[in-house]
Amino acid sequence: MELAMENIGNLHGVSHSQAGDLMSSPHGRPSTASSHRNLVSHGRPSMVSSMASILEGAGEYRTDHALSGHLHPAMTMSCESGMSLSSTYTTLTPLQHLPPISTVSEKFHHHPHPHPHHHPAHQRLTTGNVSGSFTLMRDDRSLAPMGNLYGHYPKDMSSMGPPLSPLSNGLGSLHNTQQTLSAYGPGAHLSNDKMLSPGGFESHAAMLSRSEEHLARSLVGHGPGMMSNLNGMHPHGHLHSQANGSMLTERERQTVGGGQGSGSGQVEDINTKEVAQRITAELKRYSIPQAIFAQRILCRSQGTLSDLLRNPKPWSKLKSGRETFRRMWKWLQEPEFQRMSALRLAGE
DNA sequence: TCAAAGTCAATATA
DNA sequence: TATATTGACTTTGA
Repeated sequence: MELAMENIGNLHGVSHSQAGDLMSSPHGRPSTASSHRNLVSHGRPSMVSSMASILEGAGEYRTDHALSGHLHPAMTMSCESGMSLSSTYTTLTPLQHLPPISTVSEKFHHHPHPHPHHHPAHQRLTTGNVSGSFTLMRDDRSLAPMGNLYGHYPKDMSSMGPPLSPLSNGLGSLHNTQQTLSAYGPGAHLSNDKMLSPGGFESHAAMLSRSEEHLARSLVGHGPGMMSNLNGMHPHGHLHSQANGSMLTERERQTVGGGQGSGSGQVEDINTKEVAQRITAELKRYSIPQAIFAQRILCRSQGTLSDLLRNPKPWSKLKSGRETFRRMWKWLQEPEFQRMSALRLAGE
C-alpha cells in the first residue's frame, strides 16, 4: 500500500495529488503555516537573491502571469495545497499526516482551502517536466531585483561550493554532485543572477536542473540493486553517465533518480542521512532558518525539522515520516530558483 | 490495548 | 535569534 501510494505521489512530483493531505493538519491542529498560503505562483528568477524576499515574504509578485500557473510543483507547493484534484489518488493516499509534497499543482486548481487568494490561473501542471516549467517562468522572475537578505550569500559562495562536498561522505555521487553543485552553486549563481536575462536564464536553468539531477541520483538508490544503500553511501560510479542529460525531462529524471523498482518514477529509497546533510547545508548556505523551511516546505515545525536533520532515521525505518524526507528530497531536486519560489510561495 | 512513529509546542541552549 | 531538546499528543498497526 504505502509503496503504491508513494509511487503515485511521486509519480510526478509534479502534479500529483495529495489525498492524504486533505486534512490540512495532522492532529487536527490548525496548520499555522499552511493556513494562509496563497497559491499564487510567482517565482523570482533570481534565485538566491530572491531568497531574501521570499523568506521575508515581501516581494511583489504577479499572479496574473499566465506562466505562473505552470510553475513547478515545488514552487507552488505548500502544506495545505494538498487537497483537491488529487481526487484521483485520494483514496490511495496512506499518509495522512503530511500534506503531500507534490501538491503543487493541486493548489492551483483549487482547494477547499478557505483562503481567498486562489490563484486565478487554475491551469494544472500537467507535465512534470521541471525544466520545461521553469523555462517558462523564467522571464518574470528572472528580472527580480537582487540584493536581499542574503547579502552574505556572496561571501558564502566562495566557500560554499566546496563545502557541499562534505555531504558526500562516501557517496560516490558526491563527486558529481559537488561538481554540479558548484556549478550552480552560490558562486555561479551570483554571477548568473546578476546577469540573468531571459536568454541567459535558460542556460542557467538547464545547468541547475542538471545539477539537481546529479544530486538526486546521489541521494537515491540507483536502481533496485542500489536501494539497499539507504544510509550508506552510494558507490561511485556512473553518475556522470547522464551528463548529456542536462535537459532531461522530468520523467527521465524520475527514472534515473527515483524510479527505482516501482517503475512509477517514484523515489523508493532515499538516503535520509544524505538528504539531511544536504538540507542542512543548503539552509546554511542561503541562511534559511529551519523554522521557515520546516513550515513552508515541509509543513512541519522547527523542532521536528531540527530533529530530522540531526537524527535522520534510515529510510527503511520510516513510515509516514517518509513523506517529510520526500519533501526535502524533492526540494533539493528543484532548481534553485524554484526552491526559492517554493519558500516564498509557501510563506505567502 | 499497547508500542512505535511522527509531530508539535514549549523551553533550553548557543 | 536560530537551533536543539523534550514532553505530550495523535495516529497507526500488531
